[in-house]
Amino acid sequence: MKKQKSGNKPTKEKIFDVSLELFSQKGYNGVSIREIAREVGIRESSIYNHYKSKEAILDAIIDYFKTKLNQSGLPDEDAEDLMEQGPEVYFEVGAKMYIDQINTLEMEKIWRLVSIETYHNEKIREFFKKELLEEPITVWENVFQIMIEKKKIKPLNPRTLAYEYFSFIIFLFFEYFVLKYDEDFDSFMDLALKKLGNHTEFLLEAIKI
Amino acid sequence: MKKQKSGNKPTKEKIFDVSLELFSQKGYNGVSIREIAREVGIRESSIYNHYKSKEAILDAIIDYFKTKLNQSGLPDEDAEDLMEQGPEVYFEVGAKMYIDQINTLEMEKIWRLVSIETYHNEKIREFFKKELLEEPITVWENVFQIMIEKKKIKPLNPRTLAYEYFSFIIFLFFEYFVLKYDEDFDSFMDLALKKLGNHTEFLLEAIKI
DNA sequence: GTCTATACTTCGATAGAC
DNA sequence: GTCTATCGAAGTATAGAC
Repeated sequence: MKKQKSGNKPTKEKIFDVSLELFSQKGYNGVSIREIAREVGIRESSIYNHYKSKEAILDAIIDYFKTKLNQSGLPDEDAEDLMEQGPEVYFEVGAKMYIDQINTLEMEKIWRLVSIETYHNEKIREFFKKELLEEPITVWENVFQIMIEKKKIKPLNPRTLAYEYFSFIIFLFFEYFVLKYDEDFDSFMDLALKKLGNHTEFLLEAIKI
Repeated sequence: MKKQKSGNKPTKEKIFDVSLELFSQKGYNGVSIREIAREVGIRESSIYNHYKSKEAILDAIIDYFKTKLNQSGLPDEDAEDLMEQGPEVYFEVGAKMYIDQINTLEMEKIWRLVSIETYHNEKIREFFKKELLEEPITVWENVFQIMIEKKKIKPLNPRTLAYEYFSFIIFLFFEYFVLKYDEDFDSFMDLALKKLGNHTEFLLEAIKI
């Protein structure tokens, strides 16, 4: 569990870390192999002993991100229990889950990379579409569907409700990672949490029975 | 009023048009001076007789966009009249205004350019923040404030309502211009209008007295 | 206002010595 | 596994003839 110092890490891992850091700051095209090598402390030719190409580094980062995401989430039985306790409880826990996923230094970098390179890189774009938009929308649609069946909320269109809830999350993403990337992360999170709280409160008031 | 053919336009205008087209497809960094020149039908050195640099072309595009935006909008008296007729009417007209602004071939290119280059270019980012986010949020906040004073809607927090309404618009922007840029514009607009309709309907139901 | 020609820089990637 | 050296391609931009 000890925090490894940068000096102890294998070179391949250093390349990964440095690339993630630089890509998330300047975008993929904004970073050169030479810059990565300089930051790692080796020559650019040595990079190719660890990764076949610059794109292979990006692929490794995306794969890592995918794996991380698939490990997260709430077990179905727990979700069922939470819904039984009513929408307020579920949303409180749901919000906390998202925030815990986002609110780490490592994840912040990778969220930003995805946000800023979504258009320029097809792999990242497909990943965003499927894993960060369509999949969550479907999940939330199911959640609202179940809540309706349990008569916990009004019988509105569950897909509309999913968009009502989740599009705001995407908006907050976009607002921070693309528009306000130069602001302080903690103070943004405070404001974002407040906005998310207002949003959830408004939604709950609108759908409660 | 006649539609000028490309061949009749001054070279400077051709450079502008071609650059806008290419930038909106590939992003600023994804397009070279050589490519612009090739598409216009001149040598790259000739570009510099019309624009000082590649960046100057982008600046001209942004300026044009700003001017266009400042020309749009609804006069205050008309807005006041509409609000008097209730939120349903106002939103129907408001939605139509947005769509008329977006739904042109020329505007589509420039919306997309702004969408995809917001992170990579500071001028575009500042423009997006101020003109496409903060300014509209403030406008909508005022609209909701007035509606509350007129007792047309529930006395909720007007800024929260502004975010509830407008963040969805930004989301639709992001969804189309960044995530689904390779899809057909018209069929997307159909779907987007349906989503916007659902959203507006949900919001109106939640705030009506 | 357009052309040819070219300067200068930076890029990703490779060969081969150690 | 790292180094030096170098390649070829592509980028922005300029000089000067026409």
